Amino acid sequence: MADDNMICLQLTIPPMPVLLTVGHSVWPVGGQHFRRSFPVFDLLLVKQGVMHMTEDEQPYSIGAGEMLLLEPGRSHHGHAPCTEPTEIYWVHFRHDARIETIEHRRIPWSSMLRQGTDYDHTPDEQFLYLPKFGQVDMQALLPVLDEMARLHQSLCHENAAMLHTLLARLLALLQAGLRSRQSSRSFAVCEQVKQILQSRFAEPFQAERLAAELHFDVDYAARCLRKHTGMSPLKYQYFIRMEEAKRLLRHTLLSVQEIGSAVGFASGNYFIRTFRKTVGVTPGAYREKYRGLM
DNA sequence: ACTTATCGGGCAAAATCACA
DNA sequence: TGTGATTTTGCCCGATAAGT
Repeated sequence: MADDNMICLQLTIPPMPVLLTVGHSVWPVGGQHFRRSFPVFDLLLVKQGVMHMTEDEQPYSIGAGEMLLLEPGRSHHGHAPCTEPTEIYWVHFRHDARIETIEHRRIPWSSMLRQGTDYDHTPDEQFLYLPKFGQVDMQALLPVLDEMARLHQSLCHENAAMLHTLLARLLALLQAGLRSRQSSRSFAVCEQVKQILQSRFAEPFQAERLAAELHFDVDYAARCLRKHTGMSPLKYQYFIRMEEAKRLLRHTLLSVQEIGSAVGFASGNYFIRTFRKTVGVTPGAYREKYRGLM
């Protein structure tokens, strides 16, 4: 797939990008964008027709169902008029943290992000990936775009925050489009492994049994899982166990020992040790922290 | 602390893809 | 259709983490 070399932008988050303006219009035949350079992102999405736009000498023709993300600090202009009525959406936003370009295939989807804990006061560095130019799932995007355009028309205190939320949603959808684009063989295997581990997370982990059900070699299956989640099978199973343990601690009155055995630990001590190692606090302390909060 | 099983890297064969 | 590049898949093994 030529998509592998597709250029993407990596935005460091937080902070999240901030919406400036959003619009929707239909360009008549002969319409052509003027030349300008401004310091913010300009996201163009074409619903119908074709738009011709050049950014820093690089010409693009954005057809129906395609998008182009104009970057801050570059200049752009329409290099040819529309030959048919062209319906577009544009979204201007700014981003006040680091921005880098990266090839699609170099995006490290697999690197595991650290989950925040009770002890964190600042968020870890995370990233948002956006396509520079290409096909998008317009069906998924349209409801968000229309809602944004509508709210922008009737901006009031009530929906100011919602607009920013919708921008985040829009960008997340664009990223999701990138994600699903990646060659899916290993992704499918990964999903299978996840599903099997999920289905019996409380039983002892057995690589052989996993392999037997998977009709794939364990090493290969493990590698697929790691490629997409960053975790080994055992780690992933423990991740599920700990999520379930956390849930039980928050929402039930079961004792720590009972929860330990419910999520598959024969020894309560071992459960506590493992919980502490992965979550950062002991199960009792975790429960204490959440008591009355939910 | 001690025994095992898992992890993860390296290697290569097989399969698939890209492109002329 | 051939050919070379890339991806998928299986196998092996030393280091290391799991579990008691």
